[in-house]
Amino acid sequence: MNQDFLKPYDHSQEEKIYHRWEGSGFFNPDKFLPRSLQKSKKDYFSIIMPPPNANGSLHVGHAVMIALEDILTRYFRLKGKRTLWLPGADHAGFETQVVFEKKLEKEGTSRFEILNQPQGKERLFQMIWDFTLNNKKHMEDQIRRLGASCDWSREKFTLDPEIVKIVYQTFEKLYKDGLIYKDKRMVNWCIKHQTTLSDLETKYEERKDSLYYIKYGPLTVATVRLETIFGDTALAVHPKDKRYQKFIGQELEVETLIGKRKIKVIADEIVDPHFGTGVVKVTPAHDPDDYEMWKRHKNEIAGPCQVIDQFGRLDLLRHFPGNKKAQKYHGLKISQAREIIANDMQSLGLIEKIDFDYKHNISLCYKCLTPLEPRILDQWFLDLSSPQAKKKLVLPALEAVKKGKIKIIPKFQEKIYFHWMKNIRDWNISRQIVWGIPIPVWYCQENEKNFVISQDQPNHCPFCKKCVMKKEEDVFDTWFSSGQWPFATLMAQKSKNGSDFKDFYPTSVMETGYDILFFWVARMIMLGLYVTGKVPFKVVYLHGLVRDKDKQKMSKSKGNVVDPLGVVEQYGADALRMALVVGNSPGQDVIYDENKIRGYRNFSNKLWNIARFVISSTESLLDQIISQKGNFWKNLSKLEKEDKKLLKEFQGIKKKVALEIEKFRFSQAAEIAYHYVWHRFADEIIEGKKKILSGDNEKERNSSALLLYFILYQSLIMLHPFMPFVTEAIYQRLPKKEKEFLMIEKW
RNA sequence: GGGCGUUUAGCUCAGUUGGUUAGAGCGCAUCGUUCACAUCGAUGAGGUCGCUGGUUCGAAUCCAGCAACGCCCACCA
Repeated sequence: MNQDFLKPYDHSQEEKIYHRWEGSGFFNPDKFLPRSLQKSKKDYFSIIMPPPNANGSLHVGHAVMIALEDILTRYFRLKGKRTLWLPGADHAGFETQVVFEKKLEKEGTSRFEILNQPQGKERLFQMIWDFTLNNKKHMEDQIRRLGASCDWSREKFTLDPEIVKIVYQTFEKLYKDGLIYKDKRMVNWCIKHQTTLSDLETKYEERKDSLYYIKYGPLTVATVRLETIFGDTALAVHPKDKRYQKFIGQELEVETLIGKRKIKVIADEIVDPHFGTGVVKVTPAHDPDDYEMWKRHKNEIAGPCQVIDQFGRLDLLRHFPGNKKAQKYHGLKISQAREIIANDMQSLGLIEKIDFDYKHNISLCYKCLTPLEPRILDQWFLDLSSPQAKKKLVLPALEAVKKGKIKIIPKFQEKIYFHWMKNIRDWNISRQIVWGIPIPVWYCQENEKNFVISQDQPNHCPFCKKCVMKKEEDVFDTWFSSGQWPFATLMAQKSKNGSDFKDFYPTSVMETGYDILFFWVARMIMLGLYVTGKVPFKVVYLHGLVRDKDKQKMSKSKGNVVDPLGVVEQYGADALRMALVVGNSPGQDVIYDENKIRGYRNFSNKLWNIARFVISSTESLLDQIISQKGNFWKNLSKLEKEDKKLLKEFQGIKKKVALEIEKFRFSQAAEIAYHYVWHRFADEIIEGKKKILSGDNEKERNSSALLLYFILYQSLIMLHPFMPFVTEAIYQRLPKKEKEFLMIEKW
């Protein structure tokens, strides 16, 4: 027997095994099964790895992703399909910049300090670039340690020039189809991060605030946002509210904090007569509803009057120059202002009453949890609400899932997808940050309404013919580029004469967490169909999130994150993978449990010992019972009757495991294989054969030896997708084997 | 305000079209190291399958209602 078949199993050899795999080139479908040898064009399996954000280390959630995708990849490779698993990394615009800004804060500086220096923007970009590339390298090594059999030669980064080029092409196509527009609209603004955010990047939280009942002449209005009163341009009531009929259309002369003013009363359906007093103040510059209301009453009332600046401070002098009373409030932060205003109004008798325990939802920046400030800004949008947008982007994406061209697992997530898609709104795709793909637009300096779409600076301005065109400062929302990931990564494979897209698109499966169904999956479906006319993937498998023992989401701030590398070092990647796969059903969260990992570490060792025993007790007989040339298992038909039964039983198990994998029931598949190998094969079959193997009935002995060796050999194949390392380690020590690596065996 | 998910042994979870005494892992109890493995083996204790009602010869499984927990979506000041 092999000299290093020591006990117990030592998982520290995992790293070496991975190097051998990677060095062999078999992760690359071109080496594993060149296109010329592929039986039919459809005989492929492809999966694009959701590119992890290159701004930190992987967490156990990523380990779930790697485990599940590697199971699929290794299984279909063993099945002999031309198999591609394409890895990547995401620059993760806003998220990465937030991480980097935190780092700067720790170092006692800030993004704004750097931006204020000469060449600040370029410098900051370069700093984040270096930071990201460093993290990316580290991440790739982590992915390797988890055993991912992905093709590194095809790895893509969202900022690779080939990817950016494709993103630009898509942008231009959308623009030409009238689906991209730039417009002043009310958007979510984070006063800390100084950028807009999409509707998905907001978080709602219930807060207890004071609801102030303030007097506007004869009317009383209930409001939380006292500080916006300076921006009020009207009052509104419900058109059918009997109490206020006589006021509708009237212009009231009222006393305010900063003097007398006139304010008009309008009627609008949106006003709920049962809330507060049934009268609302209309503040078009600082409330989305009010903004919409103003649009409906443009002819009657004044437009947005912005009294809060981009940093969340009162900005009054612009609107009320020379008003000494306004000066007092100018420059105050919102929370401060609210208190002072309340006091002043109370002493002027302008507050009727205050409800101190008013509970309501406010929207927050999902990263820093600062209340978002709605602002009217000129932003780029992807149209998702007009009839033509419905026709070209939304409906095809709905139909694809409805008609089963894309299957979402678990099925209940389809309902959630439909609901979101049906209520989808225009998507703000521009961000005021440096870390991202620049929006490829150049403006005429004479008139900024005129612009051209171009990656490089145009030689001359086609509008005024004389200016040097000015570059758009904003970058794309990260999801605008990752939303194109499946086709972009495959189209960008220029070294392979552009055939990857033909060979591997649509991809077979998209495996990711359910938390990014809207952020990512929905957008990939829309943009994939739009650009290629085909679905980007046939199946969406949504795994659950890993939580800690108290069912808490893992996060750095809670300090409950588990570093997968530490676990891998202690128990081996195989053990971690099994622990994360078993008991993990789609869409359902998994609880991280170290005991479970220990249990599967024990299983690695069990398997190792099974192999030691089977090899040592059959080795001397193998020459007689196994043929190295031609039909490797030719003597299988000569098995004893009893053994044939056991053989059949095993084949049934293996078939079941395959079926479960193909049905994406990984947990069941792993458990069936595990249970068979330990409790049937080891505990019963091997135990039962011990006497025969040491007995003197040669026929029975040969039959038993062949059976045990066969089941061991096949069990390695069966377990390999789940526990690639230990199975390969054993395979390499088999006295007789068919292939160079277990990973390229036949299922 | 809508919608979704979960509720099965002390813990974490399986249980795919309804069918014999409801399963696994961990944990627990007792016993066992010449004989592949103590990261092990053998044996065992432990469940009114959230509650109520219904369909059925038969329900953890289907239907209705309720409850608890969790999550998502939503422009009500």
